[in-house]
Amino acid sequence: MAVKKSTTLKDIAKKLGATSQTVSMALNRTGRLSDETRRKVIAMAREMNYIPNAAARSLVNKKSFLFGAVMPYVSRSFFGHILAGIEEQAQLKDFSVLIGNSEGGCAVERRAIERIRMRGVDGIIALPSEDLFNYYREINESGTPVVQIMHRIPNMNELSVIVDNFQGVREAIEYWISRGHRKIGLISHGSSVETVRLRTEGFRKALADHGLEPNIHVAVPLSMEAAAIAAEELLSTNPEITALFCGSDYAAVGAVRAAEKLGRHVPDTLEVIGFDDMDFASMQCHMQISTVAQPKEEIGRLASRLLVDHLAGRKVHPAILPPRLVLRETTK
Amino acid sequence: MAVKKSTTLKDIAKKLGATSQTVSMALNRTGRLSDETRRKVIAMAREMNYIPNAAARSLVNKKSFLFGAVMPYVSRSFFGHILAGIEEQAQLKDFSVLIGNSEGGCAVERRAIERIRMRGVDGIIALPSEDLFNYYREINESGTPVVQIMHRIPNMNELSVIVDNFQGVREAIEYWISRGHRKIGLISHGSSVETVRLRTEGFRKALADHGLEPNIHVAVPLSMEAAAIAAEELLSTNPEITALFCGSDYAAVGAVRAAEKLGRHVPDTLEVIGFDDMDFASMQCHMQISTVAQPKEEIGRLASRLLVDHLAGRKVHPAILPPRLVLRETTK
DNA sequence: ATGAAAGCGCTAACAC
DNA sequence: GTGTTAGCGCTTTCAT
Repeated sequence: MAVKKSTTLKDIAKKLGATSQTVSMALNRTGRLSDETRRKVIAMAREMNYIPNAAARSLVNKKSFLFGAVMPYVSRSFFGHILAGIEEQAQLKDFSVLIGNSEGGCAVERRAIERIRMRGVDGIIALPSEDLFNYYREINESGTPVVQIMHRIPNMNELSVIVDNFQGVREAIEYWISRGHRKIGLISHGSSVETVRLRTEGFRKALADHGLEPNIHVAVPLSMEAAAIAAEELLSTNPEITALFCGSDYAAVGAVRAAEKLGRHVPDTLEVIGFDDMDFASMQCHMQISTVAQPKEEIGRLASRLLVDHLAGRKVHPAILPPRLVLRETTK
Repeated sequence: MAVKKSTTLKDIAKKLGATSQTVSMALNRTGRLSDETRRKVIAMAREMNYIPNAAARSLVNKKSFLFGAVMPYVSRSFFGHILAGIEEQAQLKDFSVLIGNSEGGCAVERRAIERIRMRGVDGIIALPSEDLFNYYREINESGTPVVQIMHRIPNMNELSVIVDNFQGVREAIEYWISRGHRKIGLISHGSSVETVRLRTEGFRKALADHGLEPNIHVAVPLSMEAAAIAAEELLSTNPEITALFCGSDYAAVGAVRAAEKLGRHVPDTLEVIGFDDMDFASMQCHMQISTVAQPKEEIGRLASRLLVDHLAGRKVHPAILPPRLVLRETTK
């Protein structure tokens, strides 16, 4: 517990018979210093294990080099990938990332944001819940830019990275239609979230464009179990369905389980495509899940870069990333 | 971009015709203030949307209320769960968590740590790579406590949370032996990491205690593919094996795939148990993986609590968490 | 019960 | 080129 005081600019200056300002300039390569002084300072700094004090620095600079990342379920690999992408790019530009797990409702999310704001972060990257749209707008208004991922907060700013859900579903459906499928079902999730809604819409639209009617069954919660029940019902009532699109990979696993239970063999008599490309989609013992993959790492990377660019005064535009249809073992 | 200056103590004080010190005391419930003043201050503070400046505070307090969390593969749900546990508990005690992804070797890890140290964190929770043990010791020595998770850095401190790998494997093996299995194989991972080594040792010991000999095949990398190859070889050479223990769930999935390829039906003619309880172990279409589950969230929670307690001057002890044998569908 | 003074570690502006 | 002065927002100590 020997709390050694860490070395400060002053400590270095004293050793060198200079002032802390000189040392600061030398280390930051700012101002006009003699090369020799600079060299000596740098040498001494590393000898003394100097670590700049970010708090002091951000106090005077009004810039913290901190990002806040607010998202639910850090524990799910999906968000973990996004977080990894955020950190990767932030760190390249000398930013650090503060996490705020918003799992557990918007009260939790709000407190996470408040904690993050106390730190004087230069920007916030968030997967915002709709209840807090106005709060995020206030934050953005007050000068802390808010980057939205996955879905956009209307009328706020240009800082957003979303995936084209509509297009993702469409591609999957087109694939099936082109291969002769005519009876295509959907297991979706009941949710007011734009993301999920767009998947359902993309589904209807793609079918409608080909004069086909959708069989839809909405499973309320985002879980394998709920999806399995929904799929069992849907397939029992509509045994003519030959392809089943699922609003998430969780649902896809549930659907496959339900199908097998009903004696339908995947992919021979029923094909299944999920959404997201969760880690478990490809880590299956028997049947790797075909899915519409979201570019998770890239979402995070872009979100960070958008923020960095914006802070640097560069003009940025909302990013819409294309998902990618990944055909594995639940499709023929 | 209207960067509104955020309100400071002084701003509040001015409105109230008081000084910033009074306001500070009122808000922190420190010192002796009249109830009325306090009430007025608090009311004004919330009216003006006052958010304390953590940088300024930490500068004078020499305490940042920040933890750093250094771990590889934030993207893997395994570490995501741990991170979620860390954040959950940290946040309860008003700490925020800075992430440092150490994925990509010890140079990356070192830089992550340096960035974290600049922030003047009150403590670091790390899954340390062995190459950096000495560096971590220095940090700990210099007054920033280092909490180790998953494996311990020898001769450093009492701050560690590890899982009893040895016991976890043992339990699985005992289970099999008690059910009559006599030919039990192991697919492990080649690694100098203590964690992995202990699993192998636990395996040998458990078998030796019953006078049995292990069939071991070490797959170098931690991946499903490598494990599948190793399993195929092991099962071809030793078809008498009836149970196969795997050093990770990745390996378990690979093993099941290999077994089926060889015409062995799991769990009827071959049982498989993995390690970790990764999310995908229970998100299988056909065969949920039996596994030795690590209490991931709890690892994170305990790590945070250990750090909080230590910082509060309380005496703490290393924690060794028991894993839990979870029997699912790859065992009978 | 409240104000005044001082300083945390750093940098920006201006002297010299 | 380098030192001086000043201040970021906050808390602590000491007067009053």
